[in-house]
Amino acid sequence: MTAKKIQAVALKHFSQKGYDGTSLADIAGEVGIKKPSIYAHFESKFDLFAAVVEEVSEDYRAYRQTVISGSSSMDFEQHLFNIFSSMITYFIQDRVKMAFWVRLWMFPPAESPEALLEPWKNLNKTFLDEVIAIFEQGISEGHVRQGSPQDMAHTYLCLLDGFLTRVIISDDADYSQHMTQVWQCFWAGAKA
Amino acid sequence: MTAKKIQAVALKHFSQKGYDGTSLADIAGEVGIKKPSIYAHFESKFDLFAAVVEEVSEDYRAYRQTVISGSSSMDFEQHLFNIFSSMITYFIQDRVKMAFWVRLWMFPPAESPEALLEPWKNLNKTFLDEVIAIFEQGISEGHVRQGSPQDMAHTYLCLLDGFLTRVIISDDADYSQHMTQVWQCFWAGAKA
DNA sequence: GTCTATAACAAGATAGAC
DNA sequence: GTCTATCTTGTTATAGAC
Repeated sequence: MTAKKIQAVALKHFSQKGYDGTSLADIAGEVGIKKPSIYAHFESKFDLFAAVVEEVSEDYRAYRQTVISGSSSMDFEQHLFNIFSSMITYFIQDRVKMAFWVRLWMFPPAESPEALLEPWKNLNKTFLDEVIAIFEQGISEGHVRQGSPQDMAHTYLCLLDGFLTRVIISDDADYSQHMTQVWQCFWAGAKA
Repeated sequence: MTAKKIQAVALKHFSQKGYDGTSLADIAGEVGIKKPSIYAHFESKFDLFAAVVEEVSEDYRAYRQTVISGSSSMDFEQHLFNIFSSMITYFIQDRVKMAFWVRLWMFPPAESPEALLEPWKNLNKTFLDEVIAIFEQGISEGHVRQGSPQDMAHTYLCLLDGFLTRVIISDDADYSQHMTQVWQCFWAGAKA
C-alpha cells in the first residue's frame, strides 16, 4: 500500500528535519512518486503528519501497556527496572521513532491544534500516574524508603527522559551500556 | 542599537517556532521595521541565527564557569548541588533561552555547518569532563561511594537534562520546587 | 539605516488528462 | 492513482530611492 510507504518515509523526514524543515517533494522523491500523488492519500501535509503521529502514538501506547502489565508479577525492583530498561530499549532500537517522539513532545509544530496534542499529553500524563502508583505500592510494601511517591516518580522520569536526551545528542552507538549503571545509582537511593 | 533588538526578537521566535518555522517577516514585524531592513544588520537569515547562537552560547559559558569556580570552596555535596540547582535556575528563569538552547542541542537546523555546531558540542563535552573530575575528587576524598566517576557523572547529567526536559514539557509555573526532592533522591544513592 | 519595489524561488495545493 | 501543468502564497534576498 502506497499510503503506508508515504507514512514511513514521512516519519523519517519529520524525525530528522522537523515538520517545517520537511517538504512534500522530499518525501515524494524518496517514495518514488511525484509530489501531487501524495494528495491521493492524504488531504494535506498536516494530515500526513497527523497520521504519522497517530501511528507512532498507538505503537508506543501498546508497547508501554505490554511492558507495564507484563512485568507486574516480577519482584518489585525488577518491575521498576524492567519498565525503565524496556522504555529505553524501545527507543534505542529505533532512533528515527525516538527522535520523532521526543521532537513532537518537546517542540510540536507551531499552531498544532489541540486535537493533535491533547491525546499525546494524556498518554504521557498516564505514564506519570502509573509510575506514581507503583511507587505508592512499593512504599506501602516496604520495598522503597519512606517518602513522597510523587517525588520518586518524578526523579524516575527525570532519569528516563534524561537518558533519552543524552542518547539523542550522543554519537555513541552503544549507549545502552550506561543504563545499568544509571539504574544502580538511582536504586541505591530509592530502596528501603 | 537595532541589531541587538533584532537579535533579541529573533531569539524569541527561533526559540518558540524553530529555525525553519520562523520567517524574517515575523521578526521584522515585532521589531517595528520592515523585512529588508534586517539585511542592513545581518547578511542572511542564517547569519542572524548564528549571531543568536553565539550570544546564547557565550552567556551560558560565562555563567557556567562562574558557577563552577564560585562554588568550588563549598562543602562537597553543596558544591555538586549548587551546580545542579544553579544550572536549573539559570534556565528556568528564562524559558525562552532554555527552549532555544535545548532545541539547538537536540534538533539543530538541518544542514547546519560544523563551524556552528562544533563549539557548541565542545561546550557540553567540557561540562561532562568537569563533572567527572568533581566525582573523581569526591570518591578519592571519601565523600562519594566507590564506583565509576564516569557513570556517576552520567547519572548526574541524566538527572539534570531530564529535569530540564520535564520543565519544557510541563505547564507548571513553579517547577523548581521539585528540584530539592530530585536531588535528595540522587544524593542518597551517591554519598559514601 | 530604512523604505518600496521586485526579483527569484520554493512550497503547499488543485485541475484535469490518462 | 499517478502524472504534467499550473495556481497561489510565502519566503529569502537584492536594487535603488530617500
